[in-house]
Amino acid sequence: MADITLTLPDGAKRSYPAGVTGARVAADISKSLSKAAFSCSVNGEHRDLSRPIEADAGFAIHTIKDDAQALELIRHDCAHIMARAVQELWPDVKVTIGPVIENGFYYDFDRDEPFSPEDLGVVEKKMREIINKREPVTTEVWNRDRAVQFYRDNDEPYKVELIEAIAGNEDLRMYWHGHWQDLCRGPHLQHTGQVPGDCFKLMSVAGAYWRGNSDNKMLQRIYGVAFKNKSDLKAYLHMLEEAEKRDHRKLGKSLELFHFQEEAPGMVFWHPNGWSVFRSLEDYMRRRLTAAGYKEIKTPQVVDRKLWEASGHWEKYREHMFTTEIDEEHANEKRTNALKPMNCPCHVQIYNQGLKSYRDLPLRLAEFGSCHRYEPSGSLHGLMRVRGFTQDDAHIFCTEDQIRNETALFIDLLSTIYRDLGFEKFDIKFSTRPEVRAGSDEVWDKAEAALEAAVKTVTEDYEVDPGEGAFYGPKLDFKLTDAIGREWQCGTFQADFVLPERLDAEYVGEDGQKHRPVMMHRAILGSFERFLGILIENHAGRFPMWLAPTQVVVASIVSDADDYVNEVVAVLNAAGIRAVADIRNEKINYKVREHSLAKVPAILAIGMKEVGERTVSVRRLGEKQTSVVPLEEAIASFVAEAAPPDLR
RNA sequence: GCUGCUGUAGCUCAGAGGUAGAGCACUCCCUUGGUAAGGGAGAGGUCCGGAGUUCGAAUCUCCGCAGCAGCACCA
Repeated sequence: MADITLTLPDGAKRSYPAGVTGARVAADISKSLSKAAFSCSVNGEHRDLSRPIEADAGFAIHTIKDDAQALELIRHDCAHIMARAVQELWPDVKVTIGPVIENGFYYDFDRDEPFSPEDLGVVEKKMREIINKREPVTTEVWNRDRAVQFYRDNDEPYKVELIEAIAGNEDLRMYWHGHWQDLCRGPHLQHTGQVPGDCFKLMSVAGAYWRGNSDNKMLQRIYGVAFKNKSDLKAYLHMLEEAEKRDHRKLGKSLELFHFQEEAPGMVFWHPNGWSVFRSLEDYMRRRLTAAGYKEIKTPQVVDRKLWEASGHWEKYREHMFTTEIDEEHANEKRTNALKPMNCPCHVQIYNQGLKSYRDLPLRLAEFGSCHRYEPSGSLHGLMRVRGFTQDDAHIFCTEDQIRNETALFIDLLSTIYRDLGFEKFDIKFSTRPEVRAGSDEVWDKAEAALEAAVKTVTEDYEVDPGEGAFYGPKLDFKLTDAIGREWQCGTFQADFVLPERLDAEYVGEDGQKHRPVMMHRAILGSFERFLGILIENHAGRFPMWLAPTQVVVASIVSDADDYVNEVVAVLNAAGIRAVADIRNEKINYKVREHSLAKVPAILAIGMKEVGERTVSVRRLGEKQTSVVPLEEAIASFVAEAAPPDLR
């Protein structure tokens, strides 16, 4: 048999007969490596150690030290071990699929009775037993017919369906964890004992559709997390707790920002505190948009279905629209109206008033548009997904030649705003023409090139999503990263060749002829509601001074200081600071605690000493020490700090 | 929308086939206290809604509604 040469990561070359396994090579290198080895890479392909290597190749052994591979293996084997545990506990359960996901894994089962939270503990225990058995993981390559027959014989209909759905006629890889069998791409560990028994945890049970399709049967999914060591697992569980503490629904209640109630699911009741934040953000956005050449408008909430028919929304999104019908008693003609789910058709109506010239373009029409969409009940989630929301919407009517410049201006504006709002990092996704689309290829060519060129003036670091554009035009999506590393898609910039056509928008060009403008749909925050949810979680409720509902509390230590407290508050208010007095009959400790929990950025404590010196004792949120400063000085510094980022 | 779970005082939650509990918050009284809870007293509930079973339902059953987790959806 011919020899092959394996090149190790350090450049060393080793010669073996063709068909040598990774395990054999590891054993050849050292006994300890053989034991520690998880898997190997052959020319960069991640593989089982048991798989024969047939030709010269770059070769590397992976152990628990190689993060990417080790985590993938641990999580994948965990999924299989969980499935085995479940089938050992409940033999009638049918297995389906169980992939690795971020931080862990899941496995979907078909079982009539759902798993209970208590079952998870039982399954975990069983999994540890399996791990402790240190049973070998073995694999064989079977042809499709044999595999299908095997699963028919073993009454595993989902596996049969999976195989039948795999295109082509390639052979399949069959795995055994001990006696338990599964169809899998692999790779896997050498034996079950290589999964660290104390580094995984089953987290939750939930329904999930077979093959992700809501027409299919609902299966029972068990989610788990798994790590290389105990401290990573602990850190992860700790992070979950942190995220829970930041939950905007919880903070919304405790900081008295907003509430929801049964009579209006998915619609926000903004309380004074929350509305103050909302307005600070809105005022800021209004100034930024005005400075960027946008004209603000306001359009109707309730609009006759005729307009939605013309725009095409009635046909496509009818079931997601709130509609109203006027009582016949009160109207000559019964009309069906819809609450607007978006602003664009109305914006075109404003554009269409009066003849437009190429000299009017680009025309940037902005609206803090209040929209309503009948979202599926199960998708509602605090402020993040609501049925009534306010978009920071705008439409730029321009010529095809202006797309590039408008894109660049938009990205610039968006970057400035994200930075102002405390988000340094964001990703850009560029989605190009889908299979089914409107508009000529020439126009698409032009628009895609313009969008991409504009992105490139800002960064080379963007992702292209081929075929993911809207049917009416290519688009850019902007995803920001929050303080605990989560990503949120907020901004969007979409070219639209269709709506101007459908709603008959036009302008007179230099040539004196009528032309169609292109319409750019764009948003930076997305919706104020959702963005405020993100801001709340990003800051864990501790808003920067300019957004904080109450910026300063002035608290008396003794009641003889009350007059001075009121005076300080009046002066702060006059200087534009949202300050309130706390002259209740309570101890200063109590007041400090309460306002700290309310996350007020600054507390000024006033005792007789401050009254005498005309000073204030400043305590910043989260800090223990205080500093006594003259009143005038304190006011000047608060005024500076409370200024919105664009006014500094 | 689908699957599962949950719904008790303003909030967080305990309880349970015999008619309702705690802590915090609230009101009043005492207390004027120097940077994260001073003391005392009091008030507060259609136990999500409806129907059923039962001598009796907040508790058990069914049907709704809403919330939570996940899936699906997101112009």
